[in-house]
Formats: sequence, C-alpha cells, structure tokens
Amino acid sequence: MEIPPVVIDRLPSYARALSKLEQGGREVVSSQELGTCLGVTPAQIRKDLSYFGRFGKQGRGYNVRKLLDELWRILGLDKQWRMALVGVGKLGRAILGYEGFTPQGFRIVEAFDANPKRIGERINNLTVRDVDDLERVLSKNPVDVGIVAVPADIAQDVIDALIKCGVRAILNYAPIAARVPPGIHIKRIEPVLALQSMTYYMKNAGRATASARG
Amino acid sequence: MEIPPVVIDRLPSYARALSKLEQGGREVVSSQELGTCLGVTPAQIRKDLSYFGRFGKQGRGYNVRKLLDELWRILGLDKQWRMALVGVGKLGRAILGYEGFTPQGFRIVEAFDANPKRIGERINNLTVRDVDDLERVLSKNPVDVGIVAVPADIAQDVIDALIKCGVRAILNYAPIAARVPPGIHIKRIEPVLALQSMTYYMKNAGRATASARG
DNA sequence: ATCTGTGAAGCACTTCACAGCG
DNA sequence: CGCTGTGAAGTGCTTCACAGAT
Repeated sequence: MEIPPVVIDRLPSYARALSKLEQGGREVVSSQELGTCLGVTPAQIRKDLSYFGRFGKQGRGYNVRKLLDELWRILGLDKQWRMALVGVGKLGRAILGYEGFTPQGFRIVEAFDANPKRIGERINNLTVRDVDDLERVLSKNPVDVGIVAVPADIAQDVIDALIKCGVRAILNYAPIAARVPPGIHIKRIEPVLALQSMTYYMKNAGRATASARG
Repeated sequence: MEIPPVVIDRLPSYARALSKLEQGGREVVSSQELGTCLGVTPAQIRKDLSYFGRFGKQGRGYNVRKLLDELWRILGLDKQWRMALVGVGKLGRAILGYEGFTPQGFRIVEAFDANPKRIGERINNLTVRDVDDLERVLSKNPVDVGIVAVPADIAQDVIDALIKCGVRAILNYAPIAARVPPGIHIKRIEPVLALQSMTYYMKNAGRATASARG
C-alpha cells in the first residue's frame, strides 16, 4: 500500500509523545488523549496508524509500550544512522555540537570543509577532512545521511556529490531549493523561510500588547 | 478571499529565487523557468500568484523586480520585525550568533534565561535578562516574534508567557508540539523530526554505495 | 459504556487545458 | 507564437459516523 507522505511526517511526533507518556509510567492511551497532547484530531491518529496495522484495543485504547515499539520499527528508529556533515563554519560547528542527534540514533561520523584553515582541525572527536576527499572517504565508508551547511552557491554541488556517494537522505541547512533525483529524500531546515511566511499573517494587525489580549 | 496556507508557505521560496535572478541582472522570467529553479510546476506558480493579482504579461512572463516587490509587500518583508529569544544555552547562543536573520529584516532585540549564571551576561550586544522579567520587559517594549530555545519541559510555559505579552508568531526549537490559541502562528525547527521521517524510506534498502548508483 | 478501525463523504490543494493577450 | 490567468477536473488528505470488539 502507498502511504501518504504527510502520515509519515506525523509519526515521529506520535513516537515522541508516546515516549514521554511511557516515561511517566503510562500503560494505555486513547487516540483522544494522544490527540489532545499533539493538537491533532483523534480520527487522524487512528487513520494514520491503521495504514500499518491494528495496534489498539476497542474500548480501551493503545498500549503505550507496544505502540511505541511498532512506531520505532516502522520508522527505522531501532537502527543506528551514520551521517556526514559538509561545512564546518559557524553553523556547521553548532550542528557538530548539538547533542540531540546521538540519543536518537543519529551520529555524525565525518566532517568536511573546503577551507584549508579548517581542514585537519579536531572538533568533538572528529577530524575535519578536505571536501575534495569526500567521494574517496564516503565510498570506502558510506553514510546514510548528508548534512549540508555550506554557502548557497556551492550547496547544490555538495548535494550532488553526496548523492553520488550513496547518501539517500539530506538535511539541508543551506538557503536553496535543491533538486534531487527520485528516491532521494531531502528536508530543509530554514528558520528564515519559516519566519517569512508567518509575517504574512502579522503584517496588517498592529503589534499586540499584553492589554490588547485581555 | 481565503488563501491556502501552503501557498503562503511557498511564497518566501519564490521571493528568494527572484532575488537571486535579480542579482544576476535578469529582468524577466517565465513561470516555466522559475519552476525549474525551484522544483515546482509552472501551473502552481501561476496559480499561487493569481491569488494576489495579475503580475505577469502574456507572451512574456514576469518582470523580476516588480514581482519581487509585490512578494515583499504581500509577505510583509518590507518591514522590520523585532524578536525575543528565550533560552541562552548552547542552542540559544548559536541562534544569537546566526547572521541570517538581520539581512532579512528580523532582529533579536531581547534575550532571556532562567539560569542566574547567564543572567547579566553580554552576548552580541545584548544583555541576557531574567526570564521572570519577561512580561515586564516585553509589555513595555513589545516584540513580534518569540524564539523558544529552552528545554522541553518548560517550553509550553514560555510560549504561553510570550503570547500573553502580545507575541503573534513563535519559532519553536524545543522538542514539543506546543498548543497555541487561534490567531497565533508557530513553526517548529526540528532537525531530528525531519531525520526520523526520512529514515522510514531508508530502512529497507541497504546502504547504497557509489557503485550501486552506477 | 468505551474506544478502535474504516468505508464513505467532504474538503483542500494541484494539475490540466485552453481562452485571450502581447 | 509564447506565456499568463483561470475555471474545471483530478488527486490526495482529513473528517465523519458507525459497526464491531472488549
């Protein structure tokens, strides 16, 4: 069966909410309750899960532990994922220093840059390598995910190179709408784009104040 | 007329592509060509723009400068937007140091934290204030956008406080699906969620290699 | 009584296809 | 002849509403 991409996009949120419920010692949860936590309708949760199987018990709800296991398996979160970072400037360093990847099974195992001053530098137990060696290094020792944190004008080239090395998913921090062949997955992380669409809704109303919200 | 939210989400990308074309000295562009740059169908671009007016010339295309001006006006990018950051840990510092906001008219004008060791610290010409003073400071001197970079367990409280102070848009870096009242806009910046949905498509196929892609 | 799983209905967005202008 | 703007058709996602399980 062909599962709608939006469904896949929602599953990680479900998994996270269940994780938190489990930590709180919760054993069973209804779609109603989970929906309230997440700001999603109960029907949507039931429908989303129904694409993958029948995980609930009528009259009772879902076993938290069991559903969480299922979601992990479905999403492949029970595996370890190897990632390569390209671009070790300010942003790249922040990404290397980010501690949220490892506990979720995502590990940055290579870092590349074009700047000779950065090549050879040691950051967080990784040695920065020359981006010209990218294909050689990754062919020998492949990774699953490429993280792109380079300037816009070279981002597409870097993405093409990563794909040539067998990377199938890209996390793109560069401000471009990159083109990738079918079968390759890419997600943009772009705070500025997020802001620029929210301003549409704000541009007319004056700046609200505490009193204006009663 | 009620404009589909997805349309609004695409406009900033259009604006960025046009900006680049303009820098390259381009005067006119067709929906076909713009679509190719962005990985979007020409019909979609024409339809999206048609919600706001008739900006093109038949047989010719769109005047780059003129369309860019229109998009800026539509999105409110011709204005300056004031932002407050809450949470000056590792992630918050990276956000404060990010240079991509200012050239787009987004400025962080306040920074808050709960940790006494951080309060009073001076970073990038900003003095970190006590988060307990948030309501007092922002009521006197309101901001448009709140940036949330605090741990998950206090993120919802921080968001509620920001909204109480008249903030109408939130950029949420905390790993929670926050609830906000109608009329308030929120976007999540979550690299891990992005990764966790891409792994769904990768979990079965073995790790590709350079040779496997021939 | 409660809550799931799911066809069917409804809604929202995308694409088509072509009239009409330059 | 090329390209926009746009109703109409098509597609995909969400919500409804209820049969059926506990």
